[in-house]
Amino acid sequence: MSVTVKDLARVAGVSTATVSRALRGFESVDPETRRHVLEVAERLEYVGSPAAAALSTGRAGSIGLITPFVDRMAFQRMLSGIERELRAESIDLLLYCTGDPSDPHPVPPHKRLARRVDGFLVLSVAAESPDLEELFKLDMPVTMFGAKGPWTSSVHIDDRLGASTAVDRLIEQGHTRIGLIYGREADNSGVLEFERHLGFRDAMSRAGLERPVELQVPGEFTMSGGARAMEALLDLGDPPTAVFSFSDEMAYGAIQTLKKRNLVPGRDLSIIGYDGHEMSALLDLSTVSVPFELIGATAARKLLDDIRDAGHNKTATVLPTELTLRGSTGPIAAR
Amino acid sequence: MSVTVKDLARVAGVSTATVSRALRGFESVDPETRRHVLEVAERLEYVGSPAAAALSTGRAGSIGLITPFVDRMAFQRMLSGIERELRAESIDLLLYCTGDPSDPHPVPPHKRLARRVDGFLVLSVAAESPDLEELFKLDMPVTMFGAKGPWTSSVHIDDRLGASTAVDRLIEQGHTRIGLIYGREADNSGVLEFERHLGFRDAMSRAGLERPVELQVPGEFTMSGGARAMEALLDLGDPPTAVFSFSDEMAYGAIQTLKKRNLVPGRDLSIIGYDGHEMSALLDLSTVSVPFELIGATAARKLLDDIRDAGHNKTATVLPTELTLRGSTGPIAAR
DNA sequence: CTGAAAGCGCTAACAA
DNA sequence: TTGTTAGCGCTTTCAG
Repeated sequence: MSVTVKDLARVAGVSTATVSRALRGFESVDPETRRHVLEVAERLEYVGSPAAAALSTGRAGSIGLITPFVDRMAFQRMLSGIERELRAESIDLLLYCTGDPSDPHPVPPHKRLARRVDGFLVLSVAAESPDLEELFKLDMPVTMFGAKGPWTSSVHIDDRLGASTAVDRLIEQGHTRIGLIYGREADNSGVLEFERHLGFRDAMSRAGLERPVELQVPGEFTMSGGARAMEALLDLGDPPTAVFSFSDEMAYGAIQTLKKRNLVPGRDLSIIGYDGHEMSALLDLSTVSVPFELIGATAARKLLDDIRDAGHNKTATVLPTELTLRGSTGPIAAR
Repeated sequence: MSVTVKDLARVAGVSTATVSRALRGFESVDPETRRHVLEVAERLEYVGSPAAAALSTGRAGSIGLITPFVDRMAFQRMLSGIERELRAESIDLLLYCTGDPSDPHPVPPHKRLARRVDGFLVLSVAAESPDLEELFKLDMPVTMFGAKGPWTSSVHIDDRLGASTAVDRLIEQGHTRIGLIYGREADNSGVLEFERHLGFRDAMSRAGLERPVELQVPGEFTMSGGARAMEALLDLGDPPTAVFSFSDEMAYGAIQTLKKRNLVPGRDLSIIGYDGHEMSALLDLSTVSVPFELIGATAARKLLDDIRDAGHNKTATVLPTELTLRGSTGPIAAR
């Protein structure tokens, strides 16, 4: 039905091999021949079949993006970086969302995407996840964000340091009763979250402060979850004077709760988030800024390089975080 | 290198045809044979090649998502809905971001995706865009959001009504000097924006109000653009008392500017946004709520249906918007 | 219900 | 520089 290389070959009066070569701009084609083939292709409105090319070359011309969520701001920012990097090359992006890591997805990503892409970008999935083990078995290029390890290339940030630096700051300001809004109970999207827990513990231990369990509540990484978490915290007999949230989005929810109760962030209760989203400036929220766009771009670049030269030299890039202090954190004395 | 149907056939002692049929669960296969084939496939860790299947059947098993931006909250919400709908079926999602509609992209979407997907989801691209014309020529299933027309199925909202309703409200509250923060000058991502312009005009005309050009400024659909727009508006000799913004994100930026100048939204200047993002509740921003998740899910569903039964029955679904009033809008008397 | 065989559209040796 | 030819891995008539 549609125009194929065979048609072009016939019309242009050359072989299909030459057509193929001309189309892909090989040096070994007479400029005149190439021009002619291209002209015919244009005229017949030829559109190649990636499936056929993929079958023939073994390369799919696309990469798979595996992520547990698409509705978080951090994802959006990483995607933005990835997309920018990919647009230059002619590589397509296939999105595979695993959904909540706890509930099993119909078809595991490795089965679904395996022969369909040339490599994988894995965001925020724990390296120990069974799905990933299968993925590694495929022995294809993979770049991960959020987990590190010798198996693959990775781009990550020092979450432990980022978290402890933030909490240090709270402690410096005189807070001793510090609450924590983390993501989920027994989450296997883990590493990232685990490191932040460690950072929190580091800072608290160094200062000789206690970490009572009732001061640590889950916020599901959503705004509404953060709002509920803050409610739980405030309903405590002896609420915290400061709160560290594992994400800005949860912190936004927490601020919402504060406002609802006529409490002022930074005065009545200090709060500090994590991610450094644009909105945080507006809300005057202190936060640990994470360069997500850069992370996305870097990871994509690395994956493309790994795909190109199969010289599987796994690298681990660490990108910096930065503590951005704003009005939502203040000395406890101000109370 | 990897396990193919041929291998399965050999090991299972049947023909490749039977393997193929068994794998896809055809009725016409002896249950016993099927079980056996499946068992062998499992044991050999068989993973099929979508490229080969696609080449053979002509169906790609994926759809293409074409959008000019990935870094807007509205996109994120639509993607969320799309993804949810797609996950049930075994359809992959290919992301094609055209980038700024004004600067030309390397390879037009129709060439890039044509034979690679079974249908297209087009978000917020003007139907008149040359890229889309090419896309329509392909004569493949397409569902659009943001533009309507007899050519394809579409899902959209009544932007004209949404905008006029919002402005009506401002007028009711006594505002007569109403500013507008729109997207871009001469944008061809158009329809959506154009309709909102019409709605603004409708409301203003009905009330017999003027629309001085200096009160209409572009905000690029970004937060920082919105902040700049509001600055321009406030620097006017006679600034507006109310502002209608074509998006919540721009409104956030506008609020930021207001805060910077110690002005209180709703008291010193009324402002109303468009989109109904979650964050708007926190900022107490009045807004026109748009059900983006639902739009995404509906569009995806429709496309899948169109792909399934080629009974190309184009439909146009209109989803409702809702005016959500909050503290950022107040009577002019309050000044 | 199963098998044999002919492609789907393109690429990659190998020759010429 | 160009052509010939043999697949890539799967599906699908058409027989049996």
